[in-house]
Amino acid sequence: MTARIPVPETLHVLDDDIERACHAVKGLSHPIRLKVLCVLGDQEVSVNRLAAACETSQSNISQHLGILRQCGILATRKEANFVHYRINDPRMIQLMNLMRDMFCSQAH
Amino acid sequence: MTARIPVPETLHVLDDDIERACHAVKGLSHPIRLKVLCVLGDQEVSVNRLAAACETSQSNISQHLGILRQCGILATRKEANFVHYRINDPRMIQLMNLMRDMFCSQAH
DNA sequence: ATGGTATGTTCGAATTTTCTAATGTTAGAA
DNA sequence: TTCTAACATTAGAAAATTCGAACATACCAT
Repeated sequence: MTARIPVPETLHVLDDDIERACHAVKGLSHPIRLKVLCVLGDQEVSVNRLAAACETSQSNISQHLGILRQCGILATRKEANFVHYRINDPRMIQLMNLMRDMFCSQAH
Repeated sequence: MTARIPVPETLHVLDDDIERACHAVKGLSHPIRLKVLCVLGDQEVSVNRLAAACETSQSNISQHLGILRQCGILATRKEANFVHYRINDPRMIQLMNLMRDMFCSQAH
């Protein structure tokens, strides 16, 4: 029996909010996608350069960029036949900075 | 040919750091695990209460807690035959607060 | 038009993640 | 001891993710 155990009344979090947050977090949960965000920072970078920075193929980076777009994490700008990617929300950059603080060994 | 495209020299991020960060992010990338962190906040909560809060089985919550432990995100304290879980690193609480700001519809 | 470069998409196999059900373990209570 | 509550672990099927390969599209230059 696991019944009648009171739920902690710390903070009410709606399951819809959890789902949206989780969708975004899943967007970050792959080494290549995490590296894309690190490489981007507050800059705009083309697909080719991102592929080079992540040492993967064009097709592969394009699929990962598609996921990050679909999560609303990245925005794009087209220029000639280049596509430049950037981080959409400044708070996402804050979040990456916090993660850099938590997980990066050396001061950058 | 994808060769000779310069890597953006924004910030050097070591692949080891990426891997460790990714390991932690993967820890967060499930609705139940995300909810656990929300419910915990800066408090200590037992397994039973977490299972109730997340509306899932004891076995299931235990597996998710195992993952969060293995990622170094949660710490435990044993008291009698209860196990109390808490968030290990205050920066992880910061990170959750930032995510609350980003993804939660209402002010909490 | 033709060709080449930059990017996106689709497909299927391999891998990883997740869940349920069953079983272990530990500690207190009777 | 025996029972029970709290928690952990294992196993296997189902679902989701990932990657390379092939193909499609868009745009510029010649």
